[in-house]
Amino acid sequence: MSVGIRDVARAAGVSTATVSRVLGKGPVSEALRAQVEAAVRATGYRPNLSARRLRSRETQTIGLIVADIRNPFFTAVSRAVEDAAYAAGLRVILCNTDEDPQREALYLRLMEEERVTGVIFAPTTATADGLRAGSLGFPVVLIDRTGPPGLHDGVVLDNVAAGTALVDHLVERGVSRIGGLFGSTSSTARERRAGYEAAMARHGLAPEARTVLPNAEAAGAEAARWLAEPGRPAALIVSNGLLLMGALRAARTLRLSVPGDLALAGFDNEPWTDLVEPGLTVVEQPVDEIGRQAMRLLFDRLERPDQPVRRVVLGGRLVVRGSTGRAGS
Amino acid sequence: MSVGIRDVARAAGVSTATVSRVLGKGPVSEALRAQVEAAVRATGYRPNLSARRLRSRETQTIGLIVADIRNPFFTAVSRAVEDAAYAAGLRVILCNTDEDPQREALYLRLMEEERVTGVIFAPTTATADGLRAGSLGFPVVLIDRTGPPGLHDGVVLDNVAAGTALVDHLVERGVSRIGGLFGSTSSTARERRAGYEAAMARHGLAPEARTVLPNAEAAGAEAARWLAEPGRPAALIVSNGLLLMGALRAARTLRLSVPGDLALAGFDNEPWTDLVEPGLTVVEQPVDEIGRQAMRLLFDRLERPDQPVRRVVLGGRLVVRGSTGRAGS
DNA sequence: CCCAACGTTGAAAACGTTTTCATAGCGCGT
DNA sequence: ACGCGCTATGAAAACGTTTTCAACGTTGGG
Repeated sequence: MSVGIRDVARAAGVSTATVSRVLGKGPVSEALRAQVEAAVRATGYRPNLSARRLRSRETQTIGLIVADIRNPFFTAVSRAVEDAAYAAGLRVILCNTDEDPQREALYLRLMEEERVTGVIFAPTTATADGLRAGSLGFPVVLIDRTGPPGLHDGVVLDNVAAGTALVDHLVERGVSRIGGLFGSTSSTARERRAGYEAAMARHGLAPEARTVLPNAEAAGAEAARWLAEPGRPAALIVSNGLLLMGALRAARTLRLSVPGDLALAGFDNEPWTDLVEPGLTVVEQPVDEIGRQAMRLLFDRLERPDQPVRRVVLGGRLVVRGSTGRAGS
Repeated sequence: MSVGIRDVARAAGVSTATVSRVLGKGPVSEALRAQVEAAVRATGYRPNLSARRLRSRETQTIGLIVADIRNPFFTAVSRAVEDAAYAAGLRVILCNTDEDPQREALYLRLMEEERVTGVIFAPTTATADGLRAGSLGFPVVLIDRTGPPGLHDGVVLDNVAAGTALVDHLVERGVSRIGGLFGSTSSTARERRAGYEAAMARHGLAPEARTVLPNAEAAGAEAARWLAEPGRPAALIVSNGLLLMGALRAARTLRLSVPGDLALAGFDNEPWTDLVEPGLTVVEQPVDEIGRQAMRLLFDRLERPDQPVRRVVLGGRLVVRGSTGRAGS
């Protein structure tokens, strides 16, 4: 039916080996190369990537496994990863786990069957902890979250510092009853919480942290409950963009004025955070850089498999807006 | 090195054909099936999908080609498509074109080489017009945008009606100087504009439409220019969520009060549109349904390749919020 | 002038599966 | 008891490439 490399070879009057060498890289005389290229154009030949992959044992494919592409943080990182991948001639298979360890396992198995070159993965703590070093047939680069130290390359935000920075900023603004709302499934949320608690302790304040499933609805519900309690906090630090949105919704529903009744700060400098009134104070993550660095770690690992494990820690940028009060206060 | 089907066959004391039949679906006695399944577990066998695809000539893979995954509309549709695809045992290859016809061509060629089962595609008008019926080796389902009628299956919003609805709503609120800001590369923007212009004409109003490259920056710049002109419109209809964000930014920069100085309405009921003050009036697109319907059209087409071309037109939902004024005015 | 070395080419093997085809075994109707 | 049809199974071909290996012609050194 469709035209194969044999047809091209016949049309060019050469062997399939020569056609293959023209398409890939191999020693071919200029004359033959021209003939073959003409034949390729004439026949409209399209190489069959499945066959190529089978024979060459190089799939030129990476897996990208995230919690939910609709989380703007992952959206942005994905885009950066895909750009870098396609630029390097790699295909990307995207998987959404919804923070479900079972789906994580399922997709990891799928990646093995695909014989992918490598995987970029944002795991829940549940599977990150169980992830053994060489047990999968490909290198894994962790993003946003980490597993046990020393096992896998990874690129993360300096979450402890970021959590601390938000507390320091709020304290500087004169707030002291600062609550923390964190996701329950990721190492990242844990680290941000650690930073929050350390900073609170350093300031001699009592930390009060709660954890929720990492989605806007759960965060909104918990925040609404919390803020209706008598001893409600005067400020809330929220561990990611999704949860922050939920918390803001809760504040709106309860008709709490921000920052008057409640100061609000969180993570992820998403486009909408400076369109709401007041703008939200957040720690911005360098999303493009995270994606690029993840790909770089993966390439390095593929080049030198026995290189020591590396972890890239990137700094966040505190973006101060109205939701944490006026500078003069 | 890695364990193949021959190893499993040897371990189970059967032929590779039998193993293959156990893994796929074929007639195998219960006894042998159990033996093979045990051998699979014992050896930790993972089928090689490249080999499977080559031999079976079924790639179980679809392409999803959109402008930019960071556009929340495409994010949501992608997620729906991926869910449906994985549920059906299909892999998804995601591509971002940035509305660039050259990259669209590049990725379509890639899809041919991948021998994909089908493609779901949001094309620019430039390539949509050049897209011939059977010229690619796989069926194409268009989403969000359409090409020449009768060539490809597709699922779109009723864009003309939606554009009309926004005009009618604004007129009902007593606004008459209504401008339209539309993207320049998609059939969708053109249709929304057509609906806008038809409705304006019906109301005896003079339409004033401008087009921009479909990204927030370009829209913001054009809106800022426009709104600084002497005869600036009293309302703006904006053709998608990205552009709407740009327009809102421009209004904020110029310190125009919404809806007092400027009423604002657009498309895509993104989460942030009801968090800004005032909330934005938008036509909501049924994003999940669009993704699901696209997959359904694709499946149907694969089952019956000669079925007549179908176009699914979904209705939008007008979500009225403060940005278009108060009901009582 | 001969032989070694080199670079280009083609024939054929290999990649790991699925699928075809032939066969063995079995139950059943006559 | 015979043959017919049906099912389960295995041997081997096939999928479309890349890669190995051997052979070829050419060049350059001795």
